[in-house]
Amino acid sequence: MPIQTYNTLSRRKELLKPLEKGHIKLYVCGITSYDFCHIGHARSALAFDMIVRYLRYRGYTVTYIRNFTDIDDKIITRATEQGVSALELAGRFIDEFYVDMDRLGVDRPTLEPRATEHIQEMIDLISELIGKGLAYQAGTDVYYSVNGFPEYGKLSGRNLDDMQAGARIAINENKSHPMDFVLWKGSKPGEPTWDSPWGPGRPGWHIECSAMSRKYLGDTFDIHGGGQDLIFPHHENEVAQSEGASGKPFVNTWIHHGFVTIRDEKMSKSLGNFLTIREILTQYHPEVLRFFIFSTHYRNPLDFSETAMQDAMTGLDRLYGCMAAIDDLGTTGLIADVTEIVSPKDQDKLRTIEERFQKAMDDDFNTAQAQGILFDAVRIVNKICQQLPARPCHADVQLLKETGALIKQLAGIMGLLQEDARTYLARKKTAMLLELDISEQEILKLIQERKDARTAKDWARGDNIRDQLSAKGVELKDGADGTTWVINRDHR
RNA sequence: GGCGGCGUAGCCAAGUGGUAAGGCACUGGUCUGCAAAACCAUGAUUCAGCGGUUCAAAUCCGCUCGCCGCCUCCA
Repeated sequence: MPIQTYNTLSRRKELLKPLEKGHIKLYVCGITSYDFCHIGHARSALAFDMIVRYLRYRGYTVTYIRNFTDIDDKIITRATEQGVSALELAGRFIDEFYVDMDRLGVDRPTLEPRATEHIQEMIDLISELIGKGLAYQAGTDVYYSVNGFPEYGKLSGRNLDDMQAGARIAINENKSHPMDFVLWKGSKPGEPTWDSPWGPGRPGWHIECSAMSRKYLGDTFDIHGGGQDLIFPHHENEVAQSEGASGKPFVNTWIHHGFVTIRDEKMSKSLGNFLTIREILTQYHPEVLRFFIFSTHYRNPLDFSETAMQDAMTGLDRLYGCMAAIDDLGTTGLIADVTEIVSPKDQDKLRTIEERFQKAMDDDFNTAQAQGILFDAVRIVNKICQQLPARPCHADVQLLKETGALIKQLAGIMGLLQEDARTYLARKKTAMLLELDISEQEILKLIQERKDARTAKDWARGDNIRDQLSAKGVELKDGADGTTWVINRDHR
């Protein structure tokens, strides 16, 4: 079964055909590091983390490059405000980025080049463009000449005439065409600066990705990704730069993910309606955020809300609960005969989990559908666990253990179920206990008192204790092995 | 104004020609002294609206309405 991906360039799904057999070369635009990352950045990192994991699971070698923009107007402005150098500020927030990524369990890309470490490559590329008549110097700046690249607009589906009609950009006297964009900026006093054939200055934003992707992946590579807001102008300009210089196709497949919204409005720095990754992680387990993000297709908008996060948490708890139930199954004292209780239909469902999961993921990484398949399996596993007799037969337990391992492996592509189930549930309990005004000792003491009361068949006293605990958010569960307790999250 | 996307049960969300996955919530049942968890059952004759194509459409085409994004830095 081939993998299909939606290509922004062609506006449809296409079969993924690597240029080099079995090897995918992927470049993703990373962050401009001048502040803490918000959930939108998390979605980007997680979406491509999932894509890379899936491609590797499907047997591809993936070379994954994700850059850092560590020189830019916003960085300079913020650094000036804080009285530090631009490089210092950028370095600091790259470190903070790694803190967030590590907590989210995002795998490191193959290489993470920084713009400031590739100034020479950019200068070379700009010189090449000037040599081909696609760029010109104006004052201390160098601009790309969009009129020299007839295909300008092909990625974003625009044309120069339409854009000029609706242009919101101020006319720049230096430019020979309003849509020309800067490749090299002459630096103002006090700004970071590098020497160049055009005088001291710094690179424009778009040129870094053309230069770095070319250096590490070549003139043409398989996939280039980023947020939908990068399609224009950033990626459009990259196409113009790279294809203008090399004369070859730049990228085969463009993958763009949708935004995270709040109350259906784009979450962004400029709107000020963003939540940082670390703010979310003080409240939720990293996998809850992953579960939430993968509950919809990567190209759709995703509306953040407390309700949605609560739902995601409940869903993740259900997955972990199922894993814990499987882990709890003993492997000794089993009956050897083959009186399986699992119906042929359920057996078939369980046997086709991986096949169905792959089919969903092969279709443009449909994680929402893939999650549905995992839950399908969870329901069947829970059903079997419940029907299992005290001394289950070997074949049934074997099937459950294998299914558990498979669910765990597949969920792992989305970075879910990576923790030991019992650890997850126990840690969750501890964390939530801190929010309650009752200690574990007190709970255990009350449970013992209730047990004594129930032994004496003093149901009123027993119920009273349960209600008392319930009022504090602690729900009791009477099981065969005694009473356990969980924290009712609706309590807070 | 140009370009693009979306509108599926109370909420979230798959499904892009063959008769509506899954999650959350709700309700009834099994279990339990009562509960919780889990399981079972139940919910859209219907996919924003109106037309059209087809043996067959949520799925294709046209129009209308509503929402969102990009066109300026932005994941």
